[in-house]
Amino acid sequence: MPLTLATWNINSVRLRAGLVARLLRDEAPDILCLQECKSPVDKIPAEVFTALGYTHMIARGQKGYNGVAILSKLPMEDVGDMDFAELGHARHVAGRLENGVVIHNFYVPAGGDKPDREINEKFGQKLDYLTGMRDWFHSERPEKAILVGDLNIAPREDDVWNHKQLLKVVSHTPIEVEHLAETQDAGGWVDVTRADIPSGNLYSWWSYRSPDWDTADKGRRLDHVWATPDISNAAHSSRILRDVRGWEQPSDHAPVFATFDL
DNA sequence: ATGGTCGGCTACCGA
Repeated sequence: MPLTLATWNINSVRLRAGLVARLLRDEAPDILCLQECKSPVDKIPAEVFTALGYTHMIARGQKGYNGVAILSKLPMEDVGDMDFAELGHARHVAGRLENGVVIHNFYVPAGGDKPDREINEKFGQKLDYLTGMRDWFHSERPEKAILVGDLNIAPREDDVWNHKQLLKVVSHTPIEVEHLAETQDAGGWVDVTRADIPSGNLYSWWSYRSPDWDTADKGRRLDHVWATPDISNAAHSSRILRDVRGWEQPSDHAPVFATFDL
């Protein structure tokens, strides 16, 4: 049976509930994972999503910052969350479908401006968060699982608009790319988006600060869909809905979609 | 080298 799943950093689920509804109506994924909801769970406008058939929601929230939610048409069981690097942030939640597939939804710390943990505590927290993920997947190797989210790292040269220029910019530094690769390897995760779209520049985020984001196209691929081999070995396809970045009052991220044949 | 724009929530922090 096909399963379509999407991940989208929404940058305030309350402000953009209408955009979420539009995406759900237009594209009708089975599951939509949101990050940066910036809302306590009880203030997420769940009734908007319920009315469209997304009657199951698994979420973690806090006031003003972070926050992750899984909206689903299919029944899901809440299987908990992790607080890597002990930040006390709502950055992860996981749910299990009735067929046993576990969905992990992550919002990895952005890491601040300076890529040096000695002068920027946030950068150290980002690396520590990834190390926590790595150690967890190493100790409990996932099976039949899909991991999505804003991982805040663009690992490949063609995941950024200018590789050389971004080597010292947080999100594309070698140490971050190395930490992400170790996390991926520890879980045996396959990068589904790049398995489906193996070459060419591919972005999921364009800064608000770029006046003409579409023409300038100074993007980065920060949002990812990974799966364990038992899932990725079957057929799948992917796309990034770039047009959504051009909607009225948009998020700075575009949704990333994947369809699996489970 | 710098500044550019957002959102949340109290006037600045985080992205």
